[in-house]
Amino acid sequence: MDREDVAAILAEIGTMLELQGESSFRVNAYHNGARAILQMEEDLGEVVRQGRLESIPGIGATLREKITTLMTTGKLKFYDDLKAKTPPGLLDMLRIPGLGPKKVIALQEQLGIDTLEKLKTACDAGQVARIKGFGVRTQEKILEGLRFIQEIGNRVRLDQAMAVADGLVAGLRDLPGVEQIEVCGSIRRRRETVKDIDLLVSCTGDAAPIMEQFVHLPGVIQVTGQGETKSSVIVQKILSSGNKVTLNADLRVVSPRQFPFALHYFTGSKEHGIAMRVRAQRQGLKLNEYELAGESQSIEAATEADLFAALGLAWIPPELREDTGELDAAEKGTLPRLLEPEQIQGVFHNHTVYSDGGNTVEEMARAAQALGWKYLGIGDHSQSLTIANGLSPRRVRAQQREIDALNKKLKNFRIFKGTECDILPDGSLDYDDELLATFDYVVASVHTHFNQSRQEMTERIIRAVRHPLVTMLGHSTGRLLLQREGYQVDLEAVLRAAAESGCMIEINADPHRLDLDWVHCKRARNLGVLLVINPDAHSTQGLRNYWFGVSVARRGWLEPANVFNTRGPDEVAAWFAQRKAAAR
DNA sequence: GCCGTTTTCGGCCCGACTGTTTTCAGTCG
Repeated sequence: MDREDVAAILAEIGTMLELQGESSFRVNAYHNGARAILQMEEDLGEVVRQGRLESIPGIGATLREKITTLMTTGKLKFYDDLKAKTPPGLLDMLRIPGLGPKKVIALQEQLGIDTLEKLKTACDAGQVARIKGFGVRTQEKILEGLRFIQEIGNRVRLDQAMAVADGLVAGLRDLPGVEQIEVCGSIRRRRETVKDIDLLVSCTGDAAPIMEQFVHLPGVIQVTGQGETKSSVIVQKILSSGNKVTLNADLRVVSPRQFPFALHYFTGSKEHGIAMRVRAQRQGLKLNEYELAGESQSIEAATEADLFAALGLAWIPPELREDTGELDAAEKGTLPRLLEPEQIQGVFHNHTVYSDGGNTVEEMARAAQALGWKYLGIGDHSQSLTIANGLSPRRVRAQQREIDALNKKLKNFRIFKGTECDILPDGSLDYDDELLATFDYVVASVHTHFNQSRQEMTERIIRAVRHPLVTMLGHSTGRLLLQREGYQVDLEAVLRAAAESGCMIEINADPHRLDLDWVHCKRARNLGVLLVINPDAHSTQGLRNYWFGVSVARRGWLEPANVFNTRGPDEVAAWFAQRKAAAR
């Protein structure tokens, strides 16, 4: 049982207690506990062994007992009992917009509804409208909600949501009266996946024309609300990739004076917002989306930074606003100096036409130069991955000769010779050491035998991470965002092994992958593991995905020194040379 | 269930919107 499992169980307990009609404070305590476990920076097993659980804010005596039981026995009777008496369909019903615990309980008690199917049948038959507190309109909304969670209610990848949001912003920016416009919410915080788009506009005059324009923007397929200061729509867009994306989008309009407060409020996260309001309250102030005010006076703020300053805090970058210690750091002046996109000087895990990429080495190099980078690493697939046209030793030598020639030709730019070498099922590598030593660096990745047990996979990857000629571990979990793919691996153990052996860990910047999420970035940083952002590009366009890796790194509190790609070409070359020398 | 610079008991963030109601509970972010 690992942190994710424990957190999931605590959260589920909270939700099930909610469905028992428990006090919201007790319910919240479980959800807070789950969050605390998920976001703690230490190894959960270690903390449990040392009996330090209760030192974690949000974990008290009761949760300490339950977590300890889960970690040591893998079971929890309290949870099993609760699960046994909660029909799983009730949890599904909570996902319907507009249905909360109270209404779900009423539906179950009065109509015996405990599945989505029964709910639909009852709505169609008009039974739901007759329950006290419900009505025809509620029944319609439930039917709408049922369709919504089937078709739309899923989270969308950040890059896709940003493409939709950009389109909406473009349609509003130049309207008369619009002073400032900003995309808030989880997009501004650069969460990996997004549930809806929050747009904020400040305007001087009448907001009605802006609202009118918003609900008629191209791509809007349904208007779910239109008021004076807030409107909601469902928007659909076909992306250049051919994927269809459907999302909720909210627009809120405030006055310029309210804008900094609204910007902070609508950026969230919810937990960060609560922490900020609690802080304001302790200082005798009240914080909401319109103002920060005391008994008699309202505090002026021209920017978000002014708002933070009024509460004795340094400005907190949106990526850090998760209530995981950022307020404390902002008060003490110890916020990290976050990695900036311009600090990236090159990336290492990229494919060319030699294996399964779409561009030549030279095209990739010139595209990297155009991005302002000083170097590019080529890491094509190794020989056993025939499906991706992996390189035989003979073709490796041919590619290396081509790179040598290009390096003579290109000015102020360097191509590093690498490989994405397969980690074979037993943890050995796909080329012999003699050939591996001819590369500047080696990215080691798993591409086969995903069905190994968690323990087998962990041992397999750790063996590769310990290999002295392996420079960095490629996509460490194979995880694909929003899909249940990926192999089972004890990532904590892998990070510890990497810390010992000095192997770097890749932050895969392909937005549909997320191997190393922000929590694991923090863990890696604390263990002293050097991280490297790699777009895993298969074309010149793919190189541009590095921004996503930067976002993950920023959310993981990484500073330039934690990220290998911030080093210059000479430093990178020296690092590689030193590692290879040590391997001999 | 957690927590303490008013508290070891009695609090626990804040406001808007919706639909169902004649004053508010439930839900959401």
